[in-house]
Amino acid sequence: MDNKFPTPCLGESCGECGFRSTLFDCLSSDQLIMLSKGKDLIKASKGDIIIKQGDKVKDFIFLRVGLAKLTRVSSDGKEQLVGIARPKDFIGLLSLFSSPVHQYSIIAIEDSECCIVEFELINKLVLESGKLAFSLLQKISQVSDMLISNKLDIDNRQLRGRIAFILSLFSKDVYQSTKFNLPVSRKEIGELIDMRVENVVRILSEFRKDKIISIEGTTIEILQPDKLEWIKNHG
Amino acid sequence: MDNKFPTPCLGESCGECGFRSTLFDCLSSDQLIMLSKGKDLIKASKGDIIIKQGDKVKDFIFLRVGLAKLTRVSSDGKEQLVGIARPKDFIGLLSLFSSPVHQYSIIAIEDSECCIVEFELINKLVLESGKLAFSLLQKISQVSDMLISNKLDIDNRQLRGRIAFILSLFSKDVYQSTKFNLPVSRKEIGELIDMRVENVVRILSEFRKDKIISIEGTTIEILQPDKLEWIKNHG
DNA sequence: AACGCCTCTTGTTAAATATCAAGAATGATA
DNA sequence: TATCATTCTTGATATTTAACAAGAGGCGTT
Repeated sequence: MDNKFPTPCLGESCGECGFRSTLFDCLSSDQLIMLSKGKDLIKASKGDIIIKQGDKVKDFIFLRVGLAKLTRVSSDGKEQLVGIARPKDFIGLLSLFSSPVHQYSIIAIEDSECCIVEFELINKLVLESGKLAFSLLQKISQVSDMLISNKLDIDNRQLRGRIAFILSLFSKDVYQSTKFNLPVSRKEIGELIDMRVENVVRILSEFRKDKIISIEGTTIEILQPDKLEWIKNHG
Repeated sequence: MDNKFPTPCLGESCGECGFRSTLFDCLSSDQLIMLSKGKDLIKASKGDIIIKQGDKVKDFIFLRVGLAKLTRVSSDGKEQLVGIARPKDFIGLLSLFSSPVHQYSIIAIEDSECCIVEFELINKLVLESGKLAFSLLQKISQVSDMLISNKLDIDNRQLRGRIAFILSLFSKDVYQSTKFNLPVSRKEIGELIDMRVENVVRILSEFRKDKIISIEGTTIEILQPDKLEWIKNHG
């Protein structure tokens, strides 16, 4: 389940694509046709590796549907979860311009669909259109700002606060619901917020005992969002 | 010493500026003249605030000479040191496109010189020149990649490893010398690598006792770079 | 010089977190 | 179904780090 690769599927025209990023709104119809021809649509099942750290950067990848995790192997060989990518996120955006190879792996944690555009084509469009370049600058800045800011925020919380942070992230940012299926394992949560599995488990049970959340299998429901929010900010 | 503002000083033409970033190499001579007219050169003394978190983003700032620190006030009010900016770094680059206000403060930690260009002008040049946009995309990506990667690296080290990391950073990346003046206080080191002042002090003394470094006032000399490197990677 | 305000330093103690161990639950596979 | 591997869970213990306290040294101000 961990090294299957996504399978390509039929594409459609970008011109009338409802999922298309506002990023491309500035393109002319000619340019949109180029985009349509140059892109591929792929489906990735839960667990599929979409991009592998170390792969040559040759594509521009846009998550249409689903959920994916950004991971990397740190200098000392440990696996780290860097962030979660949501629909409409440009994943792999960070390495796109800074490095010839991807700095992170991107792995689907829910069944997902991605649009893939050759980097050369994007590159060409950027050189043609200052507006597109400008939008891209904004997107990239936002993504990295978010990653850095999350990291910094997590750093000055202790364990309870971090767990609250991550629960709040899934509830508010990802699923917009107080009840959701945790798409990641305890181990992965640990990697994401820098703590051991055992402590992830322990604190989740603690929250359950305190009736802040309920846990049924992989389903989590947040019973006391206010309390969770308080812990996130002060715990 | 903490809230003086930098004083402007005489500019010169960007066309023949030896400090000019390769970023602008692609500009036409007309565009370079625009740049010359639109830019300001400022000098910032040690301690001067160059940019304040929350200020409106209206300038593009390039560090010609000196050294500066990026800091921010976290959501819970604590001061955090996010990174160190070196000459040729574009500081404030991260907030430039992602937010109307600066997300970080930038404070000179050595006497510095910066070039300041109005954002509007850069904006205009980006829209005109795809090449400039492309270079900017690369720069931004590199800066954020570096910040994120440093953060992640620091996270899976313990205290000795973090101190080794920061000493190595100053020695190799900033000063290219085994002997240098620490430009930041123990407290600031603590903020940068997430530890208490007391532990910064303690571990520095420990390294001194183990003859890995020597400390004389603010001057630090790395006596056993290999050992320090080992601690950085395994400690 | 005398004062207050920092940063720096060391020792001691408390709290947070990781490690280790061992069993339960789960899920994939033959 | 039986088996193996993995994740999950809990308890006990060790280690790491933070917090507290108290003094030393430096620097600017009056």
